[in-house]
Amino acid sequence: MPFPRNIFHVDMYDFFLSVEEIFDPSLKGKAVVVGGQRGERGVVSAASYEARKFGVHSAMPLRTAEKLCPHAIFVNGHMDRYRDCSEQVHRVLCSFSPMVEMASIDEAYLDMTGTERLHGPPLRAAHCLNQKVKAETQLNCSIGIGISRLIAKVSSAKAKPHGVLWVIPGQEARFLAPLDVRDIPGVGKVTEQNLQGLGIRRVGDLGRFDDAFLEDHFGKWGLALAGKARGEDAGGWFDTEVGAESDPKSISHEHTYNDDTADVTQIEATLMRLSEMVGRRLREGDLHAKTLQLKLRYKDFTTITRARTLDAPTQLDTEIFAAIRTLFRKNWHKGALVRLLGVQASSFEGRAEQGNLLEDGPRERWQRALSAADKLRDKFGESTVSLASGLKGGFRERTQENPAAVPGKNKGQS
DNA sequence: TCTGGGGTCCTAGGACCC
DNA sequence: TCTGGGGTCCTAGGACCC
Repeated sequence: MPFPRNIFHVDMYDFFLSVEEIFDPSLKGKAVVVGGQRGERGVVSAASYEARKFGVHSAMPLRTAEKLCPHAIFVNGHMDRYRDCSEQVHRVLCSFSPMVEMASIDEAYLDMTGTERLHGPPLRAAHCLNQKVKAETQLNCSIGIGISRLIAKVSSAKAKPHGVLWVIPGQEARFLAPLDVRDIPGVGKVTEQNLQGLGIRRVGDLGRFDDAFLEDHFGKWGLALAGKARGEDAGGWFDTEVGAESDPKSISHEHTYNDDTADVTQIEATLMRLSEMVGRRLREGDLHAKTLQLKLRYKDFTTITRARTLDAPTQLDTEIFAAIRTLFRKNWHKGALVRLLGVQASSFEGRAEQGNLLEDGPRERWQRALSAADKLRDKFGESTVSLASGLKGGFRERTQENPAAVPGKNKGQS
């Protein structure tokens, strides 16, 4: 049997809320809801203990939170602050292992295999890590330790708010058996219901069925699930080496109006703005997308997506917008109130083979102009430069209705 | 309760090709 | 001529995560 891996999962406790409290200590001990202002369309990203006592929880609509806890303080999210703090945490983690992977803004995996000489046995290393994170960032984290990402992740959740839990190698199935199937990452509401239909409520119940049966009922997922019940990183992303780079698969931006609209001018201005945002990210990542997708959500929440694959991949705002606008005009139920619009780019390829790379054609000139505009925006703020058709209503929406839509990008600007 | 934004992965059907 | 079988690409939708 190969030497077992020693994986840590570090889970920042109440990350968004804690960061807000660092910036405004007067929030401590009060009912706080992070995610937006009263009456806005949106959901709660984090709620303080005092707010949770009233039933407020993350992912809940802001308007519901307001009803449950009218006296709560509502705070906008500050992604720039969270990114800075996340980077601080990352630096601490990197001082413990060369194999570190931020799985999201507030959680990370470390492969600590073979670091015993340097950091001591797992529990000691984890406590030390815990204290160092606290000392350098003022933030609490819980740490789960096990032979797989799965075990590390599940055990860190059980160690909240700032504890450490080590599942000793060999004890995986015993640790998991009494847990709710919902504790397995990837098992959501729907899968939980389906499993319950088979009488499966706890992870241990999965052991009563053989792999083939689970595969029949749940496809590829069922097979992975069978492995997970044993604590294995069965297939998919979980199976990858900690810290391995993976290329992005898609880039998207979307916008929900505070007030539904059927105004074509406003809608197309928003699509222009979203196309620009996507184009800019493509250029930053040096990516060229072949497939462009429009997302359209109506007042009644019915949602459609319509995609189009181009002959040649692109990173140009104008080409993105042209494709998106065509999709919109073809598919929009004319006059129907629109709630949300989205633009997504995917199927990334190396730059389009143009055969005439040296030639300075209109595409190349566009590309240079856009890169110059990107740099101006970096320097002077988001609203400095825009293609003309983006001006008519896309920015009005952002600046008047939703001033926090682009956090921290306009500071120091007249 | 009235439901954000940015992602990943999977499924399933149809087109098209050999 | 009631018609197989596989592979790949594309599209649409949905579950799930933070």
